[in-house]
Amino acid sequence: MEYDVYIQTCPTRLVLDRLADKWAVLVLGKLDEQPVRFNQLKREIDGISQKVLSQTLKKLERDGLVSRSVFATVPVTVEYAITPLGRTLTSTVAALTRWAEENIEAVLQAQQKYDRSA
Amino acid sequence: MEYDVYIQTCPTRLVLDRLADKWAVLVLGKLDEQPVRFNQLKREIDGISQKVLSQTLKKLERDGLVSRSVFATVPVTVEYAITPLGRTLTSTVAALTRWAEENIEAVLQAQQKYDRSA
DNA sequence: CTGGATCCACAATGATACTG
DNA sequence: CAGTATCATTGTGGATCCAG
Repeated sequence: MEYDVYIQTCPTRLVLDRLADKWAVLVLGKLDEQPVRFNQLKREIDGISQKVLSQTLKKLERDGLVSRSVFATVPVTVEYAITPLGRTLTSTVAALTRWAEENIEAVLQAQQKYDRSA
Repeated sequence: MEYDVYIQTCPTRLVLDRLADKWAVLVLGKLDEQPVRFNQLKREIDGISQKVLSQTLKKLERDGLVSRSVFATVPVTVEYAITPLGRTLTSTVAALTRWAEENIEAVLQAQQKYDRSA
């Protein structure tokens, strides 16, 4: 293995930067279920702004993790889907969100304990 | 499952925010190998500033993922280690860094293709 | 060695308005 | 519907100096 994320100049750092992004994780999670249109995505990911969603999708598309398909309907329909490359990543990303949901109680308890002792 | 990361106000979002952090991922990865002292950690995680490392460790400690042990040596020695709770997360985090290292080529190719067509 | 405190520059984000 | 453009604001990180 010649790449090492622990070296600053290593290109894998760029990839990790991309993955270690709250919104990217959520977008990939949604697209893993099925292809979704822009505004539907915006509705389903509570709290994301249209600007940030747009930026996130563009980055993911550039990295080859997400595909963008335009349909010439009126008005135009744009559908985002996960690519085969992106698919190889979704199980890991899903594990992250699942961990958050399963261990939130323990984390909240730890925080309370920490805050009381401080 | 009553928690849902796709809802903005859900506490799991806070956890995801913490995990979806480049530095937190790298710190957890290092601590998974063995307990490490502050400056050693700083040396091994290329590019992290002392301030950010300090902040990251404090957050991880507050969340109960990392423990901090002080030894009354001269000068003082502080050792950070992963907790049992943190241990349940490291396999997922490791998968993330591993994916980055294994798929960097594909991502870089996708980026070049994207940039040429744009 | 292990940080805390400060100052500062830049990036990220929200809000709003507008276009095809 | 699916975005882009702009601005105002905040946050975040880096650099530096200092202290227990």
